[in-house]
Amino acid sequence: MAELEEKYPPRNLPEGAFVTRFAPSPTGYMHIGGLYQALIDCKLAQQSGGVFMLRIEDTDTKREVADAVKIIEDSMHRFGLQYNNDEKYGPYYQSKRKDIYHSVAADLLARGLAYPCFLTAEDMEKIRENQKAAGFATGIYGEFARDRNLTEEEIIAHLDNGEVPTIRLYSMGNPENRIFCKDAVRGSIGFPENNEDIVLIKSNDGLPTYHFAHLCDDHFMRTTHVVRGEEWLPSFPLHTQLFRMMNWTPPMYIHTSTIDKIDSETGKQRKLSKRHDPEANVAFFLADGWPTEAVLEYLGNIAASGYEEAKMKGQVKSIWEYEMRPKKIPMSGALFDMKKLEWWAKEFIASLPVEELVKRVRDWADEYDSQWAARIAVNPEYLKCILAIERDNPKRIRKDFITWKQTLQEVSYFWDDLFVPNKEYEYNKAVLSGFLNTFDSCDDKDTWWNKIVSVAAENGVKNGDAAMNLRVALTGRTNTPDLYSIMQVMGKDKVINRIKEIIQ
RNA sequence: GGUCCCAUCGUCUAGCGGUUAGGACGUCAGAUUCUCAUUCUGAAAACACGGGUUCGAUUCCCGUUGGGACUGCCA
Repeated sequence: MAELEEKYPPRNLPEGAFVTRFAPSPTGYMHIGGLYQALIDCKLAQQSGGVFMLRIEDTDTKREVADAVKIIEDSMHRFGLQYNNDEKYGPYYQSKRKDIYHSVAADLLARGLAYPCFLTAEDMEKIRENQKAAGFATGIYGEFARDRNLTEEEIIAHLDNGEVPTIRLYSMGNPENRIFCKDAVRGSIGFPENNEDIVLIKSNDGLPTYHFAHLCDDHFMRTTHVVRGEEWLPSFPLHTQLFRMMNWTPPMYIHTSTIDKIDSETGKQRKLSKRHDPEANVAFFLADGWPTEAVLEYLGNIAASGYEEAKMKGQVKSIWEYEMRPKKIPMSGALFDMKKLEWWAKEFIASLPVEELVKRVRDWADEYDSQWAARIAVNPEYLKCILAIERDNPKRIRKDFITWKQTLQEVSYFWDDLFVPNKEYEYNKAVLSGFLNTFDSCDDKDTWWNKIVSVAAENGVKNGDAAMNLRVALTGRTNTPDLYSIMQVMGKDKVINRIKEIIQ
């Protein structure tokens, strides 16, 4: 133990620096709730001059999924959540930290605070059934802890029999007593003491359970603040007791609320689920081309609700400049609000210079949509001109672009292979041909508009109707940005062809 | 069933004993514009309920109701 303390000494960090960690299990994809927690971790460390780590909790070999770690790391990079895994406090895979867990377990064993248990899965199943039938709390505790007081001879006999024990906690807790646990947002929470002899080291692979790994890792990694989901609240007393047993000071805990949605079938609020909700998966936002910054701002504003106001007032530029206060992190579950995310996304995209917008859109297409990528590659300048429409006046930038993907769909009519002529619209062909006769692509905007006005007058229609005929003929849509700009970008030939197509 | 967490406009929230209960998204109306988007103006919209404590409760305490989490050799 002393060796470990020496090997992983307290960090040499300024007063008030947060040492945090995001500790996901590599069981599939990255959950939006995980991203939320990781953001809080990262932010708290960043603003305090501390350290943010990424620790992989791969202690459940059964649920492990190939590539999961890669997905997690990739997500962290894409969202700009930079972690700093200093080798000194590693390794950062729990599967590689067996020595540490075993040393601590040996210490507990020696002090009579843990014991080898030879209960099989069937034994435990039976115990559980009996407990349920009798109305007792389930679990291995008190008189149900069969192997609590095994003699050395009995243990040897089991071992000789080829049985591999789990190492269980010899719980000293008494549910009659209350234990108070400190949470940074919720304050002191009282629980009955834990009396379960929970598993510390599993028998099948010698790896620790979450509870034990958390104890050892966050102590030796010198974590100061543990940000985790509120699903850990019930085991909070256990963790507090564990730290007391070791005589270690526990980290400060921040239990975050879940990110929920209303279930469309039951109408009830529930946590975003990997199985049913695509938006629970961070990859969904990437594939659909949501700006990562917007997602982060949306999430960040949930954790630090004053952010949006500070940003609107121009006091801060991004979430990284706004101070997040642990105490203000909300404790009730927030419904995921797509509309508000859209707003953040629109605002973000509107703030981008054209060059940057084009780059982002292209990057997305290159990765997720080869057809678009190919189309853009033919003439990147064309896309730039298209996206530059209604972007010259900073006060009047169009805000209908939400994602990179939707941006392209929004302007798809600029490409002939994607242009869908509107066959429903009742065109005024006289207006169209009247315009065509006087059309000159070199006209400036006023001249162009005056021509429309006179064509309208000649045909006895309103100016707006004349413009609408043109708009629909050229784009197939009734809603578009500035018509003049569109025609400028489309070019003379396309304009003439599309109008002729309608007239005939 | 047991333990624990939570409860302000539709949504996210500000509030930390005395406020016309503030903001944002969304919604609606009006103005501007060749349509849309933008921009600007305005409107509707909340303290779950019942007891206390107090001169005074959205705020503190208790209860009810509602929602959520946990109750695994999963995290």
